[in-house]
Amino acid sequence: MDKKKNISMAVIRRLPKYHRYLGDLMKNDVDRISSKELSEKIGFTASQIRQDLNCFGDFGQQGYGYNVSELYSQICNILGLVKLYKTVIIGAGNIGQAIANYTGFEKLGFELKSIFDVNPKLIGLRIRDIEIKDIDYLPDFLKENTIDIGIICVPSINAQKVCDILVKNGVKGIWNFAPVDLVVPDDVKVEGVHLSDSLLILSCLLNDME
Amino acid sequence: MDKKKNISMAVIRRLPKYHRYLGDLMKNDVDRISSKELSEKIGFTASQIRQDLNCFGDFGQQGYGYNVSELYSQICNILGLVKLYKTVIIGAGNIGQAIANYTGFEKLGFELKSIFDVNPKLIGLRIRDIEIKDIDYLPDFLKENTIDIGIICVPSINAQKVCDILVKNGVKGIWNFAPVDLVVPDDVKVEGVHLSDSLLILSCLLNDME
DNA sequence: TAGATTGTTAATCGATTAACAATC
DNA sequence: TAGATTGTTAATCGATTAACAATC
Repeated sequence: MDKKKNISMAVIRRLPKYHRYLGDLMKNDVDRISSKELSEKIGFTASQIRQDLNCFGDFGQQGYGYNVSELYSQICNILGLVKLYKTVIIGAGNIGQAIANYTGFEKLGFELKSIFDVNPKLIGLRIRDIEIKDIDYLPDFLKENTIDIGIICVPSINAQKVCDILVKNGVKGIWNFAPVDLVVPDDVKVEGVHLSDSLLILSCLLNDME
Repeated sequence: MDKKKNISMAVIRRLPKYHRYLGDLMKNDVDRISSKELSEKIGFTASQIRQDLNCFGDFGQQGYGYNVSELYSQICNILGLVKLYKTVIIGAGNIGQAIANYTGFEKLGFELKSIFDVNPKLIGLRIRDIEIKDIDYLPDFLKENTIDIGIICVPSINAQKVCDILVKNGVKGIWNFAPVDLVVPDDVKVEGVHLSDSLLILSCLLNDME
């Protein structure tokens, strides 16, 4: 279970999908599944599934397959879903508000501690009981509270600046919605969601006729 | 310029980044750039950049490099940014509203024509002058209006159903924000944005200490 | 022309798939 | 035991990098 040798990014990017499908199986009270059956549902080859799961240690059993709930909890482990994460949102515009309002992340263990913005019209407002604070207070807030993940929802032009403040105050995870590539030290992890990039990929696919 | 032989998905996923960086260069009135210089900015190897750009035909020049504005407009071409796309949003919840309110997509040529929801409290409201309509009216609307892209922002459970209505009425592009894998015919393209998957990847990276 | 830089081929690297012995 | 299915090695495939001749 602590094999964890060299998990490639290709494998990591598939893990949430395993998590999702195994969660569904749990809901349907399925208690065992073979790589072949899972393959038919999830769309990866059976070979790839066995290969992927073996990165983490052997929790399959020859002749039997995988125990769903055991596998599920192992995937949760690998994804780090066993602990709670404290998050802050910076930027209470469209995207910031949407994320703040969405309760699904809490269920996964991501707890929103505060929201920051520069706009005086937004400061003081509340989203789901969380007050939007002045961004000037961000450094102090980070010093007083241990925050695991900063969610950057400010315009591109300010994103690196905000990121620097987060990093300087010990935040190790950045979830970046600004369409820029942030520069961070090695021990800080950035995962970017670039909505317009995604939309451009779609328009490219629509034109890529062959 | 019409080489377009076998553009792999790996290349397509890099194109929006080229688009972004070349746009910046345009703004700064840079008119030529070598693969080596671009490499330093964008973070791909010079070799990869030349390899990528060659998929589409040769618009570089030995001993000189690439003409920025020519390259930029070629990338726009490949991304399909030369035409306008008509879009509809289905689901006027957190994410649906955020996307509807965001004006950046219009600038790229994606015009929001309508928004649909089931919730009677939302129907009739306006976002940026666009009225939220009853989802029951969606099929008729799609018959009366040619829509290129459907943006699915409904809960997972309803996503495939909504997708089917879109596909049945000729929509060829689906931008899917629901955390499910949609089933569509081959001629329909789906690009998914799975926010919770992205967040899980971040939490995995934060735990993947080595 | 000489220097620079591409286009393109060849070499390497990594990820996926196939195969099968191990074993439940 | 016989059948099933994994874990794991080997083969294949694709993507990235290196190298260099072509040429501006």
